[in-house]
Amino acid sequence: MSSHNSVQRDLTKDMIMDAARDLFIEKGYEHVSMRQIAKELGYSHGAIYYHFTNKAELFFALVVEHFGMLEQKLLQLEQTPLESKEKLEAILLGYIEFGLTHQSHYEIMFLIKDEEVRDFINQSPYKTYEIFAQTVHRLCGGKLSIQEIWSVFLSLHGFVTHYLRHVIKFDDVSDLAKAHVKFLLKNIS
Amino acid sequence: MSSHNSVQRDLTKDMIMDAARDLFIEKGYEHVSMRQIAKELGYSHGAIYYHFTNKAELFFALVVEHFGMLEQKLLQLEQTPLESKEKLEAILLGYIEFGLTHQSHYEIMFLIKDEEVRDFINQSPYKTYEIFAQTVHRLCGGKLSIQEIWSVFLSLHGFVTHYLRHVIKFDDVSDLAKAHVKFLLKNIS
DNA sequence: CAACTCATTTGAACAGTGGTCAAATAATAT
DNA sequence: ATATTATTTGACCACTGTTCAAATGAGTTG
Repeated sequence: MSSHNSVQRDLTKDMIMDAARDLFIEKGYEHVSMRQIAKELGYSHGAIYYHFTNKAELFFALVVEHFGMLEQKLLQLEQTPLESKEKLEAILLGYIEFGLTHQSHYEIMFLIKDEEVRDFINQSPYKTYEIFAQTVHRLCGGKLSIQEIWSVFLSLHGFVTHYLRHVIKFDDVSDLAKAHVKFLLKNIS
Repeated sequence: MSSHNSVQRDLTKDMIMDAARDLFIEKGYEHVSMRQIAKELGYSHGAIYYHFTNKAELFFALVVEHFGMLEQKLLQLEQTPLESKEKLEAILLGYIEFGLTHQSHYEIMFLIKDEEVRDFINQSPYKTYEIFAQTVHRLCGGKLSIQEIWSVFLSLHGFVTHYLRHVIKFDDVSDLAKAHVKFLLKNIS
């Protein structure tokens, strides 16, 4: 090759993921083609297949990345210096914010039905839910049963899922989100 | 044409919808092609485009159909001879049951992100939600605000959406669904 | 320097997609 | 019998994910 800068001419997984991430976030899984990603990088589409066996596998690499981000966000929220009750609220709100800030990823993490992709993902959401549940359980000091935490989770999930469809930003619904969280926590505190 | 039975040789919207419905339910929107539908009917794919301008429009016709089913179910539940509180529970549970009994339809009604399709759909879910909200509002006698009803709806939606992914039948999670509904109604009554 | 190795990249090829449209067909009206 | 009209066909377009023989080029060895 001669048309590329000599500094770093070899394609890497990271380079591909960087290009793909933006496109997937902007357009969603189905509407990004391997050729588009390759073009963005200045390589031919075939080159990507040397580094990732699949479009699905490439996508999955990004999903794993974002599950990590979500887990980090949850743990970080727990460390915040707040009253237990406010902290709990912050965590629930934080979950919604994450979902609506990383819409495509959330969609992929929790909503993708596509068989190819789902094969890769399967277990990841559970791990993240575990962290969510444990954190919540810790913060409400036994005021919520496992059952109830699960209901809270599903209810947050419903909020995110719904507004995901409408390509709305978190800021546009932050008040609604706060009200939703307050509704869910009405029983406790 | 000569290869078709003489009884009814002309392609109709209904015939196309009948063929498409099964395929969409079985495989999902993205994995059904116009050529597959046409093949099922014994026509060329071009013929479908005479009756529907789009794959999306064809799909939308089915969506409208299914929203009608859901509305009917909600109204029917309200007519059931039960105490107001039990009736409310029955409606919330009924919503979940509908979602998990007509999984593909629910997915189409509320989860499809595809832009073309969404353009058609946009307003339909709102109409159905209106019916849902009004019914709930009527039954709880002002004990729930509009805001809270919306939260309840989103929370039910979250339940359905989650278990949809796992291709689970309503019976398998009816206990969980009941607990979820009870959790949501804990604030009132 | 030349020869060989081998990771990497290319781009043609394949089977499929949604959509378009001139042309063929068949039924109906005049 | 002719003209009109509704319907259907299938070639065509630009696109998709994926495969793979061939080209490339950098690094190692003799």
